[in-house]
Amino acid sequence: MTVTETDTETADEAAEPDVCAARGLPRPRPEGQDRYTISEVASICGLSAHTLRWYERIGLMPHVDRSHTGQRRFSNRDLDWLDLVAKLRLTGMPVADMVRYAELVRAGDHTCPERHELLVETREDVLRRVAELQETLAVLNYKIDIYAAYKVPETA
Amino acid sequence: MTVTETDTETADEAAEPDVCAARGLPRPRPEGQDRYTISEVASICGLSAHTLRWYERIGLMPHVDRSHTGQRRFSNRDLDWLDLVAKLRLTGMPVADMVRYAELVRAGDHTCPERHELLVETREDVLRRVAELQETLAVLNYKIDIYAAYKVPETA
DNA sequence: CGCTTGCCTGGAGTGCACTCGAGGTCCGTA
DNA sequence: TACGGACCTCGAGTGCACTCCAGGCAAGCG
Repeated sequence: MTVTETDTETADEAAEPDVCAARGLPRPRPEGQDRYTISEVASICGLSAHTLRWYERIGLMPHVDRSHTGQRRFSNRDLDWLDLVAKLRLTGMPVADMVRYAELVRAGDHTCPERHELLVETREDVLRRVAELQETLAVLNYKIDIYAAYKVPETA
Repeated sequence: MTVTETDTETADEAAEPDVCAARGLPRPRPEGQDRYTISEVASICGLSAHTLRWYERIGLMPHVDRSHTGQRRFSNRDLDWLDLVAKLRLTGMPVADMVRYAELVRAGDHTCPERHELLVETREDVLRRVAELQETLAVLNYKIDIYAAYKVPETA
């Protein structure tokens, strides 16, 4: 299986409103660079090269550019996307749902309303999760207080 | 089987955890009862009977009482424990860690300091998770705002 | 008395999200 | 020209947390 070289050399642009950089997200990313090898990306975003390839295979990545020998060359745009994916993963969103979102992005601008809806639903989900966590926190605090009494008996 | 069909499991508040000893507590669960069959518990706490047996098998449940024919009879104390387990599960705590906590509880009062420590660590974890979620929320809000512009013009 | 229902056990199966291995290509340096 | 290293693909393997199944027992009912 030879890799067909440079069949798609420009990623379809303007499908995804470029976002991630706008929020001042702290991210050590080499500046002035726009072509990263897979291992560079792996160390930047904390995923393994295997996982990055797997993400691409399942359609969670837009088409990543390739070098003339078929090696992946990730762009800053790709890193932005991976940042978003990482955030969504933290919310517990299933990979399949993110693939769905990625498909919408690839499909073009006319899917924006749908994407909007999906993000809103996700936000609801995150809010619910935060609420759950707060509840758990209350329980945790309660129990910790109780156990504090069992701890080093500082009360004379 | 006389169990209400409403299995929406987020119903009860249950902000009344117990440490090593729990007495009968006023709860939205069937009162005046202290021996539940596995299917009753399943519908009360939203877990499947399979999962409840599995929890017991892996040591996540204290030893559940049995009827003279060998069927499980869960107590209110068991339900309290399951409430806690459910809360901890929501935090993403691995089952193995909860098993560890359960072992400490079984081991007796002298493990209280260790349990305290474990709970404090868990709380740290939850706080971190909440922070992550807040960050994700910020990104989500940002993107939702952007997409809102693409959406159906609601006002103008 | 047999049927149905609920529960029991041990073990196998499922779905998800990776994770790894084998075997191969390409490239820069010695 | 040989070699080490980074990368490639495809496919199999792993770990977790359930989830289900087969085969069987006990109780209540008609």
